[in-house]
Amino acid sequence: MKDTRVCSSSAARTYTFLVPPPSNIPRPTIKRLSLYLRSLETDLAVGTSTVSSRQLGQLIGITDAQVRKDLGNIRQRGQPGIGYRVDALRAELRRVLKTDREWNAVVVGVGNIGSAILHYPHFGSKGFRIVAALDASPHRIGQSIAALQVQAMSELPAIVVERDVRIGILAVPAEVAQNVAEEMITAGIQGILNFAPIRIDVGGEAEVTSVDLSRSLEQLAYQVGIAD
Amino acid sequence: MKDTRVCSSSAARTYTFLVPPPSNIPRPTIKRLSLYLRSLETDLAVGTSTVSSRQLGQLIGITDAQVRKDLGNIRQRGQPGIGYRVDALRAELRRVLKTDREWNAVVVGVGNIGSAILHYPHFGSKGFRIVAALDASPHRIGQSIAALQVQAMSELPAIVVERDVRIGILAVPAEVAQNVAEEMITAGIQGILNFAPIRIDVGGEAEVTSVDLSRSLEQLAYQVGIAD
DNA sequence: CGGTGTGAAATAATTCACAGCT
DNA sequence: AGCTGTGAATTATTTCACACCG
Repeated sequence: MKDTRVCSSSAARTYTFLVPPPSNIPRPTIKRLSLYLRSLETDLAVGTSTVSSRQLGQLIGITDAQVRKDLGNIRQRGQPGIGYRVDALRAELRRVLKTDREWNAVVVGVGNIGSAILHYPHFGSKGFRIVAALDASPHRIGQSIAALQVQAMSELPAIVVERDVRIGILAVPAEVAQNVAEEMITAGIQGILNFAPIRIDVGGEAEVTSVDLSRSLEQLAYQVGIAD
Repeated sequence: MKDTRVCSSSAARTYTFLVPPPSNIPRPTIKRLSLYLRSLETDLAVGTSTVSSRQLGQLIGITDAQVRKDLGNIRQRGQPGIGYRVDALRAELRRVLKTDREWNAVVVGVGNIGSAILHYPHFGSKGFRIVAALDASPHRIGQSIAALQVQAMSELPAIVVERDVRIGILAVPAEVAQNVAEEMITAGIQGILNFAPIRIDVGGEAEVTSVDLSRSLEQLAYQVGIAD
């Protein structure tokens, strides 16, 4: 799966390492980082200037040791007896998660889910901005949804370039999701948030994360079911 | 975390074990089970009567060894040289995931996300049926959405009992999500699918799984970001 | 062959526990 | 006292590798 690259210096030594140079941070940690950040943004909005690993752990439901390991992973050092500086922590979390910049996104497919997302108020504040909505159905093109006018798929490449769009939100029916995803990648999109209940295969040309409602419901049914 | 129970027989022997009697199946396996099931339902809809661990692995993007371990965990045995029987596997997956029965659900909160879910076509076929939609805003009560008439929150306890509702889909603003979740639990709901971007604390009285759009986007931004 | 089942090894993640700082 | 940082121990999960089966 992982590619290996050999890098030899001019001296008689050879270093071998994996590429990309180890991101180091464990996946589960990354997932929790979002949770820490949100807690710092909401629960501790103002007032406190410092938090302990114990407090932070309680807010997201894990142990203090875990919190310290996680924050150590992004080299945040706390002060013994005091805790972590809230503002520094917040800034560093945003930096690591790359939400310290603006991400322009497009929504492709303006059916139920697509339009719900266009109306979803939480994105703007978090560094994400939806700059266009597109659809393949002629009868939807031209419609106005949440201050955006629905555009034809053929516009995608131009929009991506002009607005520096990196992220595409894929909200089309499962049957066409793979094809549309490929169109998006061709247009230059680098990350896809997929809402279609199907696996999207992009052959490493883009990042894909999926939000899968049926699957979430199934997991829930399983949990409820085993509780008798 | 886990409670231990002691069970002594009438003879001079004592057996000690953990409760619940070990569910055994690792969490990651459970998550993949949904994926196997979907592949069996779509990609292999008809035609093939048997499937190998390798094929299944390719469909969901993991190794064949992993597939065999997973299926072994739910004691499905394959036939050497042949593979697994598709129909038996499908049935067993549904049994384990508890989607071999009908689950009645309610949607609480019919804003953007709530109504998108009410229109989402994929639930019905998977063993989930939305039997009611409720909201707290008087101006939404009585409205018709996707063949359902929006009801007042005060109706919840009666609906839960009458329609044997186990699952609630929570699609209200974050500010009120915790309170509404508690109302749902009081009404008898056992599992909550939470769409509010906030942690719901139910003190073990119900299962909660969350679908968190901002968090998914953040994870995606992180992935895209580290790819330079 | 083309497959499975499965111990054993490797890797990953979590929890423990405690020295040391303020 | 109240916390952090962190090795060590523990637990969980994945991968390997190979005997064995039809």
